[in-house]
Amino acid sequence: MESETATPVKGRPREFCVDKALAEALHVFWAKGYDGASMTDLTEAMGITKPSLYAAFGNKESLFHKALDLYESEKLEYTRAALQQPTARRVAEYYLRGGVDVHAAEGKPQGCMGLISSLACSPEAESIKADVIRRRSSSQRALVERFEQAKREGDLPAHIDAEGLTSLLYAILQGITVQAGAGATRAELERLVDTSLALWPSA
Amino acid sequence: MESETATPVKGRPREFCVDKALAEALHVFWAKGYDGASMTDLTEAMGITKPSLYAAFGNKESLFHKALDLYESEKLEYTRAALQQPTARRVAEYYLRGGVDVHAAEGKPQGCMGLISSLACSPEAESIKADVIRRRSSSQRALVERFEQAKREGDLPAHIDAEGLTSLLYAILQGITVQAGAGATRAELERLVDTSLALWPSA
DNA sequence: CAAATTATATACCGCGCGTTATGGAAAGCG
DNA sequence: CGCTTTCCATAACGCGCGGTATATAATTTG
Repeated sequence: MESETATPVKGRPREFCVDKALAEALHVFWAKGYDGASMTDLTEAMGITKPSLYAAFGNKESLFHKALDLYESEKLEYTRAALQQPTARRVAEYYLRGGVDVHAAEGKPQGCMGLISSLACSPEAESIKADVIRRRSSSQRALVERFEQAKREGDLPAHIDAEGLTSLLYAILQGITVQAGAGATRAELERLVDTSLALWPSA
Repeated sequence: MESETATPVKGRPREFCVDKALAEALHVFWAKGYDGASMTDLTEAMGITKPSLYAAFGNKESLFHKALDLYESEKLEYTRAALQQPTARRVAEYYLRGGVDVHAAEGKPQGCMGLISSLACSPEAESIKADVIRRRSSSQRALVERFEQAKREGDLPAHIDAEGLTSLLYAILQGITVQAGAGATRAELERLVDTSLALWPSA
């Protein structure tokens, strides 16, 4: 993307790496949610002062959207790979195990950044909630189509409701992130996944 | 509990009904979560002033715990009835349909009060989170025992992991409340429940 | 070297938060 | 009636919030 690593611009060069700072901001938002992350939390974690943050990222809200972009491209990349699994069961397994990997990883915040930031949101954070919901529903639509394809290909029984199954899979994923945030161990979440897959419809 | 409805005490009598005020406070906490509900939100909805609130309920945190008591006794009463259903499938169905009834009811806040208040909680609300988690795990334990009883009674296959199944049922419930809070319609949630029950293991 | 430009550092702004001090109003008790 | 007790109403407290004005440091351009 960036064609030149040097600084061909005039003026004093900035003393921090924007990408590194954004990664730190993501970590804070992920751990505390949009409302829970204060500007002081963010600037301290990013190692910069408030004016630098505002100059580089606009304001708190636009910083969050950029952090959410990074979160989706890095942490939720596995959902794209999931859709290309050969069978519906494999798709579901990829989704669930990937969800556990991302949201119950050691050394990382426990739970889902989007869920945390969108559930209990203050009035001024309604646009945050709307953004998260919009992203979620767009990825849900892709999963519905994948399951309808599976029905045509015969690896999902014809009597199964693809939309209902998608909502169910997302519900399980959301439950996984909720329970991860509540302190569930990885082993407990894996039992949850195993049980889910044991009930998965076979063709 | 209260043996006398009259006011046998000295001093100026209070001019509001404590139970009514608590019910209003519950509504606010349910809609906005613990952190999102400000004292001004609460006092305005309860129709009392801040000193009255502090005299009657202590502080914001103890008010929340009392509201959560009311929430559990009124809104989550169905979980007790659910455990007495004759089969594991009926228990699950009672849980899920009851969850939809409570958390996607018209004219009521959408979503689960405990989940909203415990997920993205500020540092000072850690005790709130701990309380919600404690209540949740105690009711989860009862469900595990109910499913183990079902295995002994033969209406649940022996190869099913009762703890995993309990975690799964709670995950679906949590997903239902998350999606209700995100604006899912009642019809969508009922499809989710129908699909869940279609996959439920039969003996 | 000066001029122009951009980033940094410090201090500050107005605001809403949870909480409380203060003074007066309404009751029972002598 | 005073006296005590309890509650209500107003106003204020200290604090941290998101956001910014001002001044200074570090560069490129002439």
